[in-house]
Amino acid sequence: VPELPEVETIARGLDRRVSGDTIESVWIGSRKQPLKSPADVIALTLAGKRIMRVHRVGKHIVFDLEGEAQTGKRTRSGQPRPAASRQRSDRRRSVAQAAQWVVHLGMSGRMVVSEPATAIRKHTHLIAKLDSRRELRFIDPRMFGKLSVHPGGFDPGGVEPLEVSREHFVALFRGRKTPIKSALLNQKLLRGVGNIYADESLFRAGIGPRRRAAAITQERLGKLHAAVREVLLEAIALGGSSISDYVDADGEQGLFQLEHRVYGREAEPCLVCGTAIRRLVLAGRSSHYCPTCQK
DNA sequence: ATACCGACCTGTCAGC
DNA sequence: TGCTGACAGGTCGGTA
Repeated sequence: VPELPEVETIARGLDRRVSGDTIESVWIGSRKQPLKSPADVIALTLAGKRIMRVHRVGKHIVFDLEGEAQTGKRTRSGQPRPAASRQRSDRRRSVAQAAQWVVHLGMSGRMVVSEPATAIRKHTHLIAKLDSRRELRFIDPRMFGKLSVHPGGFDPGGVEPLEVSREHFVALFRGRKTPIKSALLNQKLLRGVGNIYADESLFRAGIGPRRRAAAITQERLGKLHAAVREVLLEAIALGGSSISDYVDADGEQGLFQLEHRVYGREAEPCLVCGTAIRRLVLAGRSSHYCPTCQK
């Protein structure tokens, strides 16, 4: 489902609904795929914690938790301490360092806030019961999503497309022979841009998806910088793109799919010049572009 | 070091 | 009706 605008929308919705609430207990299903941290570490880290804030980093939803941050840390001897002693000693340094719970939704993941009476959907992998009696549920049919906890800070690398300066943005692509579309999707460079917004940004900047990044002029890359910002900000304002089943934390659909100019429009006329939009497979992903407007 | 390509999963939809 | 294959908003590891 989610690229930067969808994750931003979901994170804002979650922040509004669960910030200040405390996680009372955690149930984790038996499927291991979505877990990047061991299940017991996730459960131990979340249980009893107050959610201070929910925000977005790249395509990740980040829950800032109040309290102990050293879960899973081993003693000098390398042996894990008993849970009881771990809790006691960690609570003392809880003020200094807060743990983060990080959720990546993958292709099909959802985080929803539900009333306890709401039926538990198939493919629910985690339920966090909150003090308010509501539940945070992580649902992910394809299991490409990832759940992890980070005692210290979480840093996935890459720069935020909405924060990076034009100069820094241009420098990201210097010397890269990879197609510009692949570079845009590389989360170690720019974090948060996915297939839809890469295609839409390249269209607005007039750049063909296969152009080698290093071969694009600085001026044109400057246009791309502006296009990426513009597309992401418009999409956030419209609550993201709902292609098949994406909904935000309140169950509302996004509207940006109505503004797509190339994505999902193969064979339809370009809205600028009328040429049929083409689709090609690049780095295993569908890429949509106008052969006339994009060079 | 860099860059494609399949693998990881389930669900849906078009075509036969 | 059902079967098959293509495809889906993402990332990772192996291989060239």
